[in-house]
Amino acid sequence: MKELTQRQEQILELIKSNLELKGFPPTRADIAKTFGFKSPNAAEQHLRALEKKGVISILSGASRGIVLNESHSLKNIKNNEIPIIGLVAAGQPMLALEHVEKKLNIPETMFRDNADYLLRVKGDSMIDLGIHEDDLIAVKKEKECKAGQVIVARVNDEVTVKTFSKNKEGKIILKAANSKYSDITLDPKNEDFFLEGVCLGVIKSF
Amino acid sequence: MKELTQRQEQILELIKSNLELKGFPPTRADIAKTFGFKSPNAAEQHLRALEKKGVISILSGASRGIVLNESHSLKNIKNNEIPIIGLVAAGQPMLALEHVEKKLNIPETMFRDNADYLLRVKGDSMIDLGIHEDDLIAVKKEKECKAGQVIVARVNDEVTVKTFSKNKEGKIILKAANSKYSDITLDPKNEDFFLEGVCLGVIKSF
DNA sequence: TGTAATACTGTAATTATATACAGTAAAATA
DNA sequence: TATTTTACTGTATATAATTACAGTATTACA
Repeated sequence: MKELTQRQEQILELIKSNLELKGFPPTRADIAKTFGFKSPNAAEQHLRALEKKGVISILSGASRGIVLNESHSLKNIKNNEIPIIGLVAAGQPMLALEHVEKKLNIPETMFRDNADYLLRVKGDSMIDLGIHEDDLIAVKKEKECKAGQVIVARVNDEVTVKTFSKNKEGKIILKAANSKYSDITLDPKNEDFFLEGVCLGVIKSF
Repeated sequence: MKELTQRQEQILELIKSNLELKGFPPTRADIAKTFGFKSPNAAEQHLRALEKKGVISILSGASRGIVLNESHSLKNIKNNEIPIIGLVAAGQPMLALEHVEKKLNIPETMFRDNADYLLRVKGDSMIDLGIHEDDLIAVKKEKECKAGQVIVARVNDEVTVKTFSKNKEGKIILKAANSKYSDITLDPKNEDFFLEGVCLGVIKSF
């Protein structure tokens, strides 16, 4: 399913909230009025776009004949609980039960991809990217990553969060986002480097 | 509430099943067809009777404007969807539907308190706290706040995110978390200051 | 650089729908 | 027994709503 534009997302939200509040879908005129469109056809075309992208169905000829398709239906709120991982001691696997602080139900659409776990950050090596101590980073397990991505990796059995890149000789360079720390250069053949996952985002609490 | 006749019970059931199966209420013609009435007015009058007995409401002028009253309502889906608010133009209310990008189902335990909405950050005034452009801040509507808290406020109708404090004379001081910006001092009596809410946390996507 | 997709305005026709009015008839209720 | 309620038929009409057609302008994309 293609991604929705911001406007399409808004239209979809309006349909949902109309269903929730009033009990039935909006008309084209309702939509146009809400967003200030001067033509009901603007709404019509947004609906067609949503239908094309598979999020709604339009029942031809029926007034208010807008049906939310399965995944977007109000009824199914998916349970997507992922663990919050605290401090991981050297040599221990990431998802060992002992490290799980609690679980959080993270909506799939919160980050660009579905996260596998949340890792509580220790240290200040990534503050220039807005990642501070005790923040949670959303991590997706991956076997590969691209230059510039924020990753979670094991280096000699220690879990670390850094920005990934490679130099001309094919060596891995791990950069901290903090001028206090200098780069780590690793030879993937000799050194003990293991990619735990890619960082999708950050959750920060005040 | 008076008791329903058998026929009225049937009509009510039809409305419910129509809502469940199709997602919206039936028309008078739909009802008439289902029961074999030769006039839509038969359905109309049953609806009037149901309204009189308090089990439904009829929204005059709206097609399919049949609303089930509380006790007969179908849905009890408790989700915690909160809207993502994009750019809010000066003078406009925060939660106007037009600003809603989409909604996210945020678990109540994600932040220290339940957020009312997520606001997409514009500008770099809070980068020292790890809040960057396009991050989402989780906001709880509050009427009061404490010194040191990150708040969302209106200053002369513009929405702004700052750290809140007061000086000895009781004036409000809004601090940016960025040395580029200097403090804003406001006299709460004269200036147009309105507290939209308190920032509970940040969601950041890479 | 051309093409598709997005995001609308504007008009208008057709159909869908609500709803008023005028009846008939049986059953329930005061 | 008179009256209201229930349960319809039948007709008609205003308006609610869908939806086609003809445009314009901008942005995304290949």
